[in-house]
Amino acid sequence: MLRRRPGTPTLEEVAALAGVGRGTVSRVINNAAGVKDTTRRAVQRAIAELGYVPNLAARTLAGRRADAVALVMTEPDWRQFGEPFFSEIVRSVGDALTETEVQLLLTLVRTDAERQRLVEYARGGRVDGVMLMSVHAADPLPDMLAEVGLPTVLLGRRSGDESVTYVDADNVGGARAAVSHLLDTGRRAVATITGPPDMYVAQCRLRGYREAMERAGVEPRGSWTVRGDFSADSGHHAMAELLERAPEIDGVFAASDTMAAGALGALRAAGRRVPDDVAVIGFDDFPLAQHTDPKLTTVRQPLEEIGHAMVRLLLEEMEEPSTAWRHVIHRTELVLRDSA
Amino acid sequence: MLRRRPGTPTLEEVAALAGVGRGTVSRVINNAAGVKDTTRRAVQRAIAELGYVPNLAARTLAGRRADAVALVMTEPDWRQFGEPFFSEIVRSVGDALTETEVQLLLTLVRTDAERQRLVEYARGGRVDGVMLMSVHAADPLPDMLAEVGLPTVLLGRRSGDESVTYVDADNVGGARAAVSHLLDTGRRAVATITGPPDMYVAQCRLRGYREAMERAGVEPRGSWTVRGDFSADSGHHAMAELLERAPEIDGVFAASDTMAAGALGALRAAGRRVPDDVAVIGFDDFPLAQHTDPKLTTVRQPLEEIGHAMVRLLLEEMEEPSTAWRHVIHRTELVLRDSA
DNA sequence: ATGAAAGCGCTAACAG
DNA sequence: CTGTTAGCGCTTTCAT
Repeated sequence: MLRRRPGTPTLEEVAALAGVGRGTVSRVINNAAGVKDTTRRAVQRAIAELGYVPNLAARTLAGRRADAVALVMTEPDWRQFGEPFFSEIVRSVGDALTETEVQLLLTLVRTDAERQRLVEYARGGRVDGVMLMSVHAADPLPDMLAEVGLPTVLLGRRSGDESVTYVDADNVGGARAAVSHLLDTGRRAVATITGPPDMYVAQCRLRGYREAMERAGVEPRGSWTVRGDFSADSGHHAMAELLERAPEIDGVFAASDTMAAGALGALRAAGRRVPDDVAVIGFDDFPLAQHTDPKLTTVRQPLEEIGHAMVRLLLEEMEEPSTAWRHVIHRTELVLRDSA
Repeated sequence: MLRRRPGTPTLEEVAALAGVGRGTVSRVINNAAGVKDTTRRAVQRAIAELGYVPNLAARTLAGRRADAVALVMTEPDWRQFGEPFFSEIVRSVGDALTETEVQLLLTLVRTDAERQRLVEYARGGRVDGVMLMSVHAADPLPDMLAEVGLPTVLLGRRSGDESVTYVDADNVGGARAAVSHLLDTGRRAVATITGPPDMYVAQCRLRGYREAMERAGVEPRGSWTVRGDFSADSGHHAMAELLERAPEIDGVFAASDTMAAGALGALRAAGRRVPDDVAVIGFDDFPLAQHTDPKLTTVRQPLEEIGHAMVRLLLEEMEEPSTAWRHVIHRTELVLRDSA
């Protein structure tokens, strides 16, 4: 509740102690130019002496900036949270923001009530923008945020004509390339483990699989397509199912690295030799590098790049970024055209 | 930046539209008693019509409450983030808060700069309290927070005489019980895979192991103690090392479930029969239930309880919880005495 | 029951 | 360069 603990000094007290006006103190703590060096020093001494820390709520109210961003995980079943994909993304966004004054806030959205709470939190001005990961096709959250004018960036699209700014990989092309690789190295009966059908990314990777098969003139059997949910466990189960229902397969394309790892485990547990009996390739395995139009908002894997791309896009959506945001490091951006 | 988007209505505009004073609107949105029903209705209509959402910064500034809490992960090497332990804790805290208006904010603290940023964020009044998980012995963060009067709760202690409020399990007793169980079922050469030596929880579990061995009159060899870091990978490696350095072992106590799982994998990969050749038990496997003094701040596993316990303790540390906090569900509290 | 008024602590525009 | 002056939008007495 922060019941003004006696001993939480205000800017005014600092000003008094330093013998200057409030404006000057404000300039000093914001590193604004145009303060005599001796004055600045005096103020800094007063700040140190009092142990002054700015009240962020007041600053936000007066300055219309939160110097914070939310990274939202909207995973209803929550299983994916522990998956490497998420930790990589979180780490990557954290890296992009680590040297700045911008505080990264991870939030969970599992229910409608939590969705509502987040919207109010964001609309309430406590963050300068929102990044969302793992968005399912029907999720209204991105629109709720974007409609009220909040800078919003998605990791992955909800559909082919996503209205909200997003960062995405070349899912169709990547999947096609991965499957083609399998076919080119002599595999014929290539199966696929898909992601959740309500996620556009899963649809795209499935399409890439089908296109590659078609181009190679191979008619995939229905039993060669098994559904997963991007988790390692689901990859394991899917592989077990494939082994049972389609023992003829000699290659597998998993729509995510994580599922590929799970599939490998199942294969080994079943005593199959990998890759001699069955070759496995996961989406993220495959290099998608291809520099093109830098204005496009799709990026290449690896995941490390994604955080930077999201932060950069967020920054571009902001009308008047604070100085904290200006410190965001603009690392090399590896951007490529999406073939979808 | 929230450059006051034209169309972000304020409480004042709501009041004008409803034909009432600002105070009344404030009372309505805060569900305060003492507002005539017709008035309340009129205000609610105005709110809906304008799509009004309170400015949280202003509310925080005026009301000295943030209605938000931070759950901090201070893991320098970040490997543990993906571990099930963390997702369980996060889920558990999220559950404790899901039906409330309190927003849960997960934050990462990996470097000193990030530590500093978090302290300023918290001191700045943006959260009502802070929960920390995975705190290493030398981490000054809890003190930095507690010293400025912020409600702070730790998950696990930094030492035997932790000064900050904490929630913890009976680590010594649990480890002792687990190891005794192994010894009671005929195992003699029981090894242990420890956690990071700079974490008190790891020291306690190691002590429990030693005490159980001593009580059983078994002198553990030096090679029977291998160091892990609580991750599944480290459990795997540790087990592999044990197999090589101490092939005589017939039981293993891992200081965490996660490491136990890793150890099992290594055992199977080595073709050892489990549990016939080697039995494995992880800390969290073992039931520690034991109701005693409800004033103590230590709780029993399972993890689901931990979030509730942390939130409850945080609430107790707050001088004047807001109504949002009052909605926190007080679930049954399973509390037990710590034997350490 | 409800309106009016006084801040909460800070930023920013405006005078000097 | 620096002090002063307005607010930012809300909660909270204090009257009425």
